[in-house]
Amino acid sequence: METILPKFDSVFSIDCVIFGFDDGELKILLIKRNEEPFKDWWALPGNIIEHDQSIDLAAERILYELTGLKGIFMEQFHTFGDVNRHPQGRVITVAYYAMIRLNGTKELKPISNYASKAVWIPVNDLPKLAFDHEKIFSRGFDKIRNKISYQPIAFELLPEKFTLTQLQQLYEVILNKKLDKRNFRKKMLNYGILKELDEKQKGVSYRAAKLYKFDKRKYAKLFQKELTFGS
Amino acid sequence: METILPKFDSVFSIDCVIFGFDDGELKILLIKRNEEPFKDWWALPGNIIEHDQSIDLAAERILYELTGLKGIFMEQFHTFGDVNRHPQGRVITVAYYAMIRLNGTKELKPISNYASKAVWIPVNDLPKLAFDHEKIFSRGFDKIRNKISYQPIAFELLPEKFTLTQLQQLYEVILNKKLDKRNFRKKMLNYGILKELDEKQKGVSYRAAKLYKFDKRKYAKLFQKELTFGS
DNA sequence: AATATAGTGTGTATTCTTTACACTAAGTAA
DNA sequence: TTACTTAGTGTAAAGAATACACACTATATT
Repeated sequence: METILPKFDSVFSIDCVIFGFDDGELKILLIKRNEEPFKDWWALPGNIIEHDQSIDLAAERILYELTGLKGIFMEQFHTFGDVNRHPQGRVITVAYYAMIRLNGTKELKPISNYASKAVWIPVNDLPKLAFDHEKIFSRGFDKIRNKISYQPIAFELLPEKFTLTQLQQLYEVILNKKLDKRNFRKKMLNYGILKELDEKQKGVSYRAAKLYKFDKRKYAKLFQKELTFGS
Repeated sequence: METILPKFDSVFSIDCVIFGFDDGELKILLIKRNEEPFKDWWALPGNIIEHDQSIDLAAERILYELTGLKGIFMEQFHTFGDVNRHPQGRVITVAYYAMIRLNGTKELKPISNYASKAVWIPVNDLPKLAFDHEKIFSRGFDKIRNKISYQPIAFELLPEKFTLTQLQQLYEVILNKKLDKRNFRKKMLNYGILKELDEKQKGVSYRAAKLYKFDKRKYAKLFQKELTFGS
């Protein structure tokens, strides 16, 4: 009993692996599909690229439609173009990742009708995904895991003010290994891209930790220099 | 006096930045376009992706058509999708790079009719290129420059048997800086992926250098391990 | 008020990696 | 035989990464 679907040629699409960090867990945003094919399956948020939109803009638009967020750093990481990745025809998809700040329990804005809901799901507990989205996710995860080990990109995932322990926990879940507290702090502080605040954590039932902020200016300087002169 | 060209929608294409190393210079393969738009301009070799071909296969096919070479390592590095990058309509292009061995003066096989000729041109002396191909080239160059600093990929560019000095020269042109001979040798030999041969260079008017071969087995082992266990 | 609890915050020694640096050896050409 | 050109080599110093343990502080509990 197969549904008969229209066929199409040469469609470009975008799929996004959107990371968030909440409750000590790394999560990604998934949608529940409301349309065939793969109706009622979980999938990465994605959509068709409109004719008058560059792919970068299309990625931003999709993120906006699903989360209401704008101005988030997104980076393309791979393009998937197997012939049969979409049952209705040839769809080549450009995959992006983004990292966003889940300030507590972020309400997701109403989303376009091709999805019935959008939910944050821990990367360690993902359901089966539509199309080749598992492959896409896993490549995106590799990408950030790799990138974080030479560029401190993780700040995007944390609240504006964070403790060093929170930062370390984030690194630990992304890299999937324990890190040494002293060495971690030494290294992070040495980058010189953290601003120590005069504030402390609140509402904890133990000694409160100092809060830090990420210093965008210094980060930009540092990584511009690195890219310009090489090692 | 504008030529009127047909318009098209939603086309996928591939463009390749194909590196070769010859005569102490890093070169890329360019074609002279034989068709509008940009007739008689230089351009990166590229083509439309056929409907029944995955993008990776399409890239291989294009390389084959232009050089007669098969089984060359190619890697996708970025997808370019600005709205107006092609005057005839929406063309999103997936860019690949490849590195090939120019055994002396490699004759290029007859090529498809959209190009009148294909030529190796030094990267330091490139002409103006069609479309956004300068951008594509420059991103591809960044890619290998970056990659070579953590993964010894440069062997693909050298003849099967090479001297350490040749290898160093190659690194120097890619990285665009002088390297220290002793440190370079130490590092390369330490990787353990070079086989020292019992042969020496011939036909040089000075002391002949030892020849080395690249050990694919060990390379694969080394980098598999690195990728598996991380740092 | 005393105590238990849970996480914060800190230094040093060791190993490994990277950098800087200059001369002798070998082969060819005249 | 001499001059020339490139090959080939080692060591010291600085810097980066790793391994490792205990005292401090704020709160909650009794």
